[in-house]
Amino acid sequence: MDELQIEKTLKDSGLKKTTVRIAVLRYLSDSSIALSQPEFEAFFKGQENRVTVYRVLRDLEEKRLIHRVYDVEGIARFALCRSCNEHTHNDEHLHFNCVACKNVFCLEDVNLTIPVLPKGFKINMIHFTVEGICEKCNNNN
Amino acid sequence: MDELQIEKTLKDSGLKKTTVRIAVLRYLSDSSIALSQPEFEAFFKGQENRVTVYRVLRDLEEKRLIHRVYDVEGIARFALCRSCNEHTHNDEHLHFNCVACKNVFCLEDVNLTIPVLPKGFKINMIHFTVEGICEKCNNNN
DNA sequence: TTTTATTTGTAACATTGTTACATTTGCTTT
DNA sequence: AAAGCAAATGTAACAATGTTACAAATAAAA
Repeated sequence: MDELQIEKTLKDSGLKKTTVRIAVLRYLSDSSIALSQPEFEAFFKGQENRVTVYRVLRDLEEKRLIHRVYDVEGIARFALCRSCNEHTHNDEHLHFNCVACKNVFCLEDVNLTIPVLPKGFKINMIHFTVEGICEKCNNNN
Repeated sequence: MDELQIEKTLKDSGLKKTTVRIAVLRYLSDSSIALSQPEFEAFFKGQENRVTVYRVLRDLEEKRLIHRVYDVEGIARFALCRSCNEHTHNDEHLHFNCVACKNVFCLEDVNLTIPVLPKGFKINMIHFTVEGICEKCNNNN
């Protein structure tokens, strides 16, 4: 996303256009992987307040501009909702967690089969993560 | 599991038969849901040391007597590996996380379809969790 | 019974995340 | 352009979860 798109995204969501929000969205937009709190911390190098970053992430998630995924080690990671728009919200894509580089990728184009549950269980949402070796790490060995 | 089975399980795994390990295994064995650290804490009411419980859980997981699942809020929960034996290890069942009671159920009998990934991605393990309303909470509304 | 490696308890620490409150900032209205 | 106000931020303090180092206790083998 360019600067204008980011600003429009914020405006449309009803959130004010602030330095930290723009910075967080730009960082997520420029990243092809889901980012964790330590990565934000390192990226902002104390320029942006830790508490504020938590709040910005919480607010952006509430407005569904980003989504949160816990990786296989239980670490919260955040990614832009790229395939979402005002009509459809698609968090329910597969996440791939590489055991080598630890990165989490959103595989939005992978087809998923919704499992058939025993009687009485009602599904709201699915959280499917696959653990393995990503393309890059696979080629580097 | 009864006392004898628990002791045999520990012996077979090469772990010494200690008070805390037996207590943790009994608690997990008696539970139909995956248990979190605060639940262990409350259950043991300071009788067993917090650090020791963490270590016991870590060791039991390493020996694959129990497995860990992060729920949709990122909280680590532990469950007995009921359908595992010396020949097959089956952590790769569906977990159901109820948004009402917050409980996590192991649905070992639900059939899962392994997704087809883009070229280059190698699968080690799957982590599939479904979020929704469980049978009990569904009937209580 | 003695020995020894394993396990445990204690204390200290690191990380992640939240809350309360005062200050600042973005945006609307005049 | 300035004023006013709600929203957002920074700071400090706290809570929860998890780890590490080291000394003491204990299970199991000799």
